[in-house]
Amino acid sequence: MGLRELKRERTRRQISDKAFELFTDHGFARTTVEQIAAAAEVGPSTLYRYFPTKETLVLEFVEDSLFGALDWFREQPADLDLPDGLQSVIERVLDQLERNPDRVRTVYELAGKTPSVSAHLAEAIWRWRNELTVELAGRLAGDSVEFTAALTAGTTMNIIEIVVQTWVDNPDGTQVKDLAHEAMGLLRGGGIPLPTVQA
Amino acid sequence: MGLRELKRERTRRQISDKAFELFTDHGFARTTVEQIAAAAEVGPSTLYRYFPTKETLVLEFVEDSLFGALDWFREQPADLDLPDGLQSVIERVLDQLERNPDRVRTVYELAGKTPSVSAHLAEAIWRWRNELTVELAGRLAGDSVEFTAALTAGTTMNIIEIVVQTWVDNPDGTQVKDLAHEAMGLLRGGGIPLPTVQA
DNA sequence: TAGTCATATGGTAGTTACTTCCAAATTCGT
DNA sequence: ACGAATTTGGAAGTAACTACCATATGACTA
Repeated sequence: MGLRELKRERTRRQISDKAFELFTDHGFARTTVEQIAAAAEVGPSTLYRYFPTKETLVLEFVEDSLFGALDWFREQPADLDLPDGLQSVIERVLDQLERNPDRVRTVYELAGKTPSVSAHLAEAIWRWRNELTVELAGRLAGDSVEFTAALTAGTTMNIIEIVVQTWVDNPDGTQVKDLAHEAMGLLRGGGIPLPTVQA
Repeated sequence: MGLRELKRERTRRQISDKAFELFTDHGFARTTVEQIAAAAEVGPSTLYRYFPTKETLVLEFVEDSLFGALDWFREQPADLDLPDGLQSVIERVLDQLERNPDRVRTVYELAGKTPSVSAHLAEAIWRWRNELTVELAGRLAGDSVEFTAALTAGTTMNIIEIVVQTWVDNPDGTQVKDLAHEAMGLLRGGGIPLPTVQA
């Protein structure tokens, strides 16, 4: 690896780290891009070259976790068992997110307080689900392929969101794997159980 | 109704109409808020009082359709049959959207081209699904209430999105009701069918 | 009808995210 | 060490949004 790439990765990480520092300390809105650039010791112009929007600073980590797993799924053989594959996708996303629990928590806090952050987070999730739908549609056969693909992709994303949400709300991390396991049972067991009216 | 409210509704509609006109003619990014204000014959200051962000101009109609149906659902009796209720929610959203097919199409076009629009659209959908989850959780009993509520709300929203997407892609509107009917069968029939691997 | 009160309007000034462009600096291949 | 390619930082500009205030307009009362 050349010195060029090394420096690039270093500046990128430096910017990202300083941004999270400032965001957690002073909030998203109260931190200006120029402050982040100054803290990372780069010009604002350089910062924008690495992160086109302020929200990217917050969400790149989550996006990488999601789309990394999606890329893996796309490379799997065409006759892959879909429940197995989707279970692996979920596990890969969760594993990746677990590498940085603090960042995940911070992302959720910022999203809860700042509309533009939650908007971009929702958009990333939406885009991910759509791409998974396309990939699934190419692997399905039978009637209403588009339909089944979209619903399956939606359910997969729902499971991820629920597990992560529960994980974030629960500082005690032991139940996460259990919940994920229970959720994956749904993918394998045939679908969502009928809602039961309150007794 | 006083003259005040009348004028308020009139200016609001005037602003919204002119905004859609300019957006469809010249695109979202190429239209400035000042241009919209000038076209609607109000000051920029007034425009911002009615629509806090530029994206609101595009999405208010969709948001009203979604949350109107949600408000209706919240007012239903506690022992309401949930599949029935959710079916009605879906139907109400679709009926409301069908009152303005051109706007729905325009919203989708703008969302496809402009990231900030799709971001805010995704956020509105996300917020709607979360509120439906809370409402459902209060009406459910049994194990893993939160879990079932979130998955059911997600599936409900997925169905709406799929039907609307298909409707937008299909200028011929006859299949919409069929698709909606088929989708609602899923809510009643017990869940999502297992994906079938391609033959 | 006149007076006053509450509310709606429009303009001004300012902040900040983001874009475009260019000159200087740094790294790479020869 | 020299020239080519790439990265950087700064300067100038656009436009969304905010805060604030003076003015105008509809609503209510004597």
